[in-house]
Amino acid sequence: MEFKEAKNKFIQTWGALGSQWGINKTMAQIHALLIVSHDAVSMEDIMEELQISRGNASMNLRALMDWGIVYKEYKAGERREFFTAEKDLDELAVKIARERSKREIKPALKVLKEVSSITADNTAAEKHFVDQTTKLYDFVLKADNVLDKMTEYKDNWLAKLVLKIMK
Amino acid sequence: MEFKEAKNKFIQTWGALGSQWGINKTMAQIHALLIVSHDAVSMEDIMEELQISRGNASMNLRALMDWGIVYKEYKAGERREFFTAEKDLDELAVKIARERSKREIKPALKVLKEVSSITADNTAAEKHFVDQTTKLYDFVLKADNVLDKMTEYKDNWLAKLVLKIMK
DNA sequence: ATAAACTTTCACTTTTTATTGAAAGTTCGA
DNA sequence: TCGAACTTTCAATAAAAAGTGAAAGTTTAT
Repeated sequence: MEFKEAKNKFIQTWGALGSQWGINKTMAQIHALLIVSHDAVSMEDIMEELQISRGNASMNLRALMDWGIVYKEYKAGERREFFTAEKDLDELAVKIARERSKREIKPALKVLKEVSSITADNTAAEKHFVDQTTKLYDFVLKADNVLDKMTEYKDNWLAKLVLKIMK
Repeated sequence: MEFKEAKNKFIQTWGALGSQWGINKTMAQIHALLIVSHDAVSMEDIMEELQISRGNASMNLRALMDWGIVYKEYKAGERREFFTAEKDLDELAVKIARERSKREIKPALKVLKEVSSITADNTAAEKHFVDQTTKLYDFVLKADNVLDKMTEYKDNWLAKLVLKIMK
């Protein structure tokens, strides 16, 4: 396999993986392209390489920047904007975890707290509901806290975690 | 808020959360319904409660059973099949992790290994590609191993992890 | 202040994914 | 072995999500 083929395969695979985790394919592909690109890439080049429209490129680059994992870069003497991805994988994981926590987990926790706080009459069904949602709340809260801690470790949290968890 | 309202809110929220993580809404909703149901639920009841068709219910129940997080149950003297969800949250997390690893992470690892194995000529671009994909391979492999370890802990892995990671 | 060079927005179109429902399949009791 | 009671399948349809492209907006150099 030569370079171009490998690069393309990587981009396609990353795009498909993204879809399966609720990230739109193009967004994941742009990210993949930037991750493996040595130099910052212009919007033109992204459009060309991924065969997508200007609007699509623009919107997904904006989204990636909102996630804090892609940056704009300006080159001296160039009018155009260039883009680079966060290439440190620990940092990348931390940022993704932080965003997913903020956007999805925190709101879900809020709802879990609400619904687990109803006062159950003494039917088995209602008791069970309160019991399960309370357990779920505790569980998700704990998991979310682990993500938070990750942020503190920052560099090499995964390596440290591996050491700890493997005993 | 009373029971029915809370239950519905929980189901809707769980469905929305599922979507964001690449799980189809109905599948997540059925799962939510079963998780908070004290007794096993018939397909009729699921269709009724979630306002979905028989085919949809059947297919998503099958998918949930394939994930190993929903079980069929037979009641004496009843022709119909009833369904229950895995209610132990540690067990649930372990099964979901195991399936996602098998279905998504392992195949991605395979591709990462392939593409990182090309022999780079000595342009900066090719060197960078090999370097980044190799790092990504190592990173994903480590993360996947952590998921594997989770399976061993089984009960209370999260609580144990919290203790360890919090120092 | 202008215009060229570039980016963003958004109504519309396309693609993808999910859902329906009726026909086919299965299982069980008599 | 039959048929009632139930489940599964899958082609057709609907809904949701993503993508396009041209007009509007922005920035910068002069």
